[in-house]
Amino acid sequence: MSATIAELLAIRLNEALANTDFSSGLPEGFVARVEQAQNRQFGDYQSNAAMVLAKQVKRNPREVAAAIIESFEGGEVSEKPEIAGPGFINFRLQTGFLEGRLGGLLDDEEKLGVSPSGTPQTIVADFSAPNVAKPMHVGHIRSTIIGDSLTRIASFLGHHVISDNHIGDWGTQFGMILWGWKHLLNEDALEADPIPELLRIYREVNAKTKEDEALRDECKNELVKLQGGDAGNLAIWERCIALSRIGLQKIYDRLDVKFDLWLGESFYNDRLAPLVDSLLAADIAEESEGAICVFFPNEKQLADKPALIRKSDGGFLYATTDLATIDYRIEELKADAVWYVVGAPQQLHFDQIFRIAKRRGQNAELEFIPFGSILGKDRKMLRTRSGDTVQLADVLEEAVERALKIVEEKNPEFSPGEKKEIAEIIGIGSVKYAELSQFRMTDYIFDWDTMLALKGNTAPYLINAYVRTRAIFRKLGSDFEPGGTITFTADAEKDLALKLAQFAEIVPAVLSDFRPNTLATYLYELATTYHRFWEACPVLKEEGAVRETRLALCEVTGRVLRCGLGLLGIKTTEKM
RNA sequence: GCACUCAUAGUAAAAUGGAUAUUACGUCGGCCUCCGGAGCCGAAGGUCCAGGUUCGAUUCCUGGUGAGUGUACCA
Repeated sequence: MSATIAELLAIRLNEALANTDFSSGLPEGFVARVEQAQNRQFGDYQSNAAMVLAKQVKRNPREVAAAIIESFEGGEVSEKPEIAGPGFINFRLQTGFLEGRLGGLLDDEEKLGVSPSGTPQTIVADFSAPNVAKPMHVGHIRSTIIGDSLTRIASFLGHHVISDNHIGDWGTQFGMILWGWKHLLNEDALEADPIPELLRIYREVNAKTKEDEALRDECKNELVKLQGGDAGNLAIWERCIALSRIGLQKIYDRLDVKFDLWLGESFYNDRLAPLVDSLLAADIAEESEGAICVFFPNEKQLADKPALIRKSDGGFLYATTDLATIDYRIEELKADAVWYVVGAPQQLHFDQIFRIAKRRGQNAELEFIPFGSILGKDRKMLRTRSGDTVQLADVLEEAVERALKIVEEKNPEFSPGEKKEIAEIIGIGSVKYAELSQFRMTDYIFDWDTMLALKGNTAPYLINAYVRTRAIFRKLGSDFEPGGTITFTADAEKDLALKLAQFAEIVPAVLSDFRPNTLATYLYELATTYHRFWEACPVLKEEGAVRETRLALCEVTGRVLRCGLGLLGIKTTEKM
C-alpha cells in the first residue's frame, strides 16, 4: 500500500482546485491539505483550504468551498464532501473504500500500511548515556525510553539507525572512585554485587571531600595520573567500566533496549587536542583568560555566553568531547542526522556546539530532543547528589511486583512461570507507557501510583485490548484465515476500520517533532474503538461474511496493537 | 542581569492556527441468561492576566504574573 487516505483525498482535492474558475489566482505553490477530522460528527477527514484561500481569491470561504466541491471527484474513495461552519470541507469515506483498505491491511502483515520514508537517512541516536560507576536513577528513564522508541520508529520507517550509548566513562568522578577503590574498597562486596559497592565508595569519598581539602587534591591527583596513562589507575578504570557495564546491561535487558555502539567519552580522548588546534587554526576558537573559547558575537542570545573547549590548565571539557563526537559520527559513521535525547537543562550546551558545527561547514541535521524533569514531591529536581534518589532498577522491580500481585488476583489458575512472565510484560510496559504517553517536555512529579497505575489510559488497558483480539481466535480454535469476504454492516466496524487505516498516517508523524505520545494516544484510541466494537458486534455468534469481516477486524486490530506497542518498546502477551 | 522551558477541571495529562477544548484518576449513576468486567454507557467540573496578528488563538507575537532550568574553566 502506498498513499494514505489523507494523501488520496488531498490529491483529489488539489485536482478539484485546479479546475475551479479561480485556479489562476492561487498563490504560488499552494497545496491544499487534508487532515483527520477533529471531531467525527463532522466526517472522517476535513480540509480548511477554502478558508485559507478566501482572502487570496477575494471571495467568501463558503463560496470557495462550494466551487471546489463542484469539481471534486470522490470516485471510490469519498462521498460528496459537505461544507460546514465557516467553510470547512468535510469528507466521508465510501464504505466500499474502507472495506478495501482493511483488505489491504490484511495483506501487509509487516508494515500495516506504513510506507517507508521517501528520504531514508543514516541516523545516529544518542540516548541514555549514564555515568559509569553510578547506578541509573529514575531520571535516566526518560532519555532511555524516549530514545529507544524513536529509534524503533525510525528503523520501522526504513532509516538506517545507529544507537550509540555515549556513556560518561572519563569524567572528574573517576578521581574520587580511584581514591575510594584504593582506600575503601570491600572486594567481597564488589564480587557479590559491584554496582552498590561502587556507589558506596563514590558516596563516601564524595562526602569526605566536602570537608577535607587535602583529600580533594589527592583525588585530583589520581585523575591526573589516570589521564596521564598510569598503568595501575588505567587497570582499575578498565575493571570499573567492565563491572559497570554488566550492571547497566541487566537494566537494558530488562527494558529490552539495545545499543549498536557504546562509544563513551574516553573513546574520543586522543581526538580532543587536534580538534582544538584545528578550531584555533580556522579562527573559530580563540584564547581568553588563559582558556580556549568559542564566542558567538553575531548571535544575540549567545553574545555573552562563550563555549569553553580547553581549560587554562590544558584540560578538555564537555563541549570538546561532544564536538569530537560530532566529527566521528559524521565522518566515520556517515550520519545524515544525529539525534540527542537529553534533558532540557542542556539546551545552551547543544545550542553552542551545533552552531560551532555549522560554522565548521558540517551540515548533518543535528537535533536536540529535550525532555522535562522528573520532580520530587517538593517540585524540585530529583538529583543524584541529594542522596535519596530513586534507582531505576528499584522502579522496575516495584513495577513488576505490583503487576504480579494483580495477575495473581485475576488469574490464580496460571502457572507461576506464566504469572511471572506476564507480570514482567505488564510492569515494564506500564513504566514505559507512563513515560511515552505524555509530551516529553512536560515536567512531572514522580509518583509510584502514577507510574505504575494499572487502570485507565495505561499499558495494561492496551495490552488487554490485544489479549481480547487473541481470545477470539483461542475460542475459535484456529488462527485467522485470509480470503474471507469483507462487508461492513455496523458503524462500529467502519469506525474501527478507519482507525486501523490511520496507523499509516500516525507513525511517520511521530518523527516530525519527535513525539511518541502521539502514537501512544492513537493506540489508546484504537483500543477504545476496539472495545466499543467488541461490545456492539458479536463475532463468533455470526455466520458467513459478517463473521469473516469481524474476524478480519480482530486480526488487524491485534496486529496493529502489537506492532504499535512494539514501536513504543512495549511487549504484548497472549493472555493476562 | 541575560537566555531557555513551562502555565489547561480537585489531581495528572492531550490538543504541532480550526468547528461545541479531548482523556484518565477521583466523585456520582447505570450495564454480565452475551466471544475475557484489567471492559462498556452516562453525569458534574476548564485554557494565569492584558493587549495584538488572523475569517478563526490553548496554540503565533508583545507586555505582565508565577514556577523551573541554564549562564568561563563539572559532565
